[in-house]
Amino acid sequence: MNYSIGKFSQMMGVSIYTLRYYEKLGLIVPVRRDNGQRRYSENDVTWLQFIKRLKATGMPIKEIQTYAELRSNGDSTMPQRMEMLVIHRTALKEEIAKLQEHLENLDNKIDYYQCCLKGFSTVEFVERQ
Amino acid sequence: MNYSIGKFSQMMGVSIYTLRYYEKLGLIVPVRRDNGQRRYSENDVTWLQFIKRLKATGMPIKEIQTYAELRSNGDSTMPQRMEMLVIHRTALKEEIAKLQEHLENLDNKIDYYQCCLKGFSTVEFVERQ
DNA sequence: CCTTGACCTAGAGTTAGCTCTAGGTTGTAT
DNA sequence: ATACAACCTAGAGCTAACTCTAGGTCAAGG
Repeated sequence: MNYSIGKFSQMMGVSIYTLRYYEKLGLIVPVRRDNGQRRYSENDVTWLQFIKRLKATGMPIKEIQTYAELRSNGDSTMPQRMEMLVIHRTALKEEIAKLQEHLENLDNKIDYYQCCLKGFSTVEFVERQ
Repeated sequence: MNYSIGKFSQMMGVSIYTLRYYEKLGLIVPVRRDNGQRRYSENDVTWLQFIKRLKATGMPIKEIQTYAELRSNGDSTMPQRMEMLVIHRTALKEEIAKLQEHLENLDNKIDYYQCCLKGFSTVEFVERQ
């Protein structure tokens, strides 16, 4: 099975513009074309899902570009790719830890001020709930 | 105690450019000036720390701007500000959950491929460790 | 045959969030 | 008094990551 850019865009939740932009950057290049029109495969589905994951976890496009280049050079680049992923995982763990800390702090602030609010303007506050 | 923009920038780890930019946006406006030069207070220290926290947790500047405007209108805006923080907290929790899921997926991928690597190119992989 | 809709390319435009430059003023140490 | 660092403003410039426009091709339906 293969998909036109319109179908693929819809399935993946990525705009046609973005797909062509990613192709220009070498992130995702469909292997086939019919009369000049892109044909995306199942393989492209899983690959774009992975790209989206990398993006969602804050990897900059330049780095994804590097990864994609390694990938297109075949299985012999697996070690380097794994190295990149391991490094990225570490960064991600740190980011999560940092966010968790910020969340606690935010919780405390909210608790603190909701106490105060109860003191001097309960009505106002209750109205907004 | 109060600080010149240079001192404040250094203490807070925020560039002078950024401080002036934030001021233009109304995020942090030092109350005093001496001969036209900004003087930041202890109050500004805690406020900027909080701004940094909001930023680090992904709040866009426009929203921080709204918050700052409410803040500058005094205590009567506390309920609205708390509402903003509560909403932001929810978004942050979701973001953390999403990242955690991505992390698990990444872990699995790494595990999976490191198994393969052990099979067909241990040497290559060991070399890069 | 002709229109319509999905596709194509190259390149311009947009948004967020800074970052820097130019040209000028002020405070401090010799 | 004079150098020199730190400050000031207005506005231009930059990077990332898209997003859109203009002008064109091509296949299918009426």
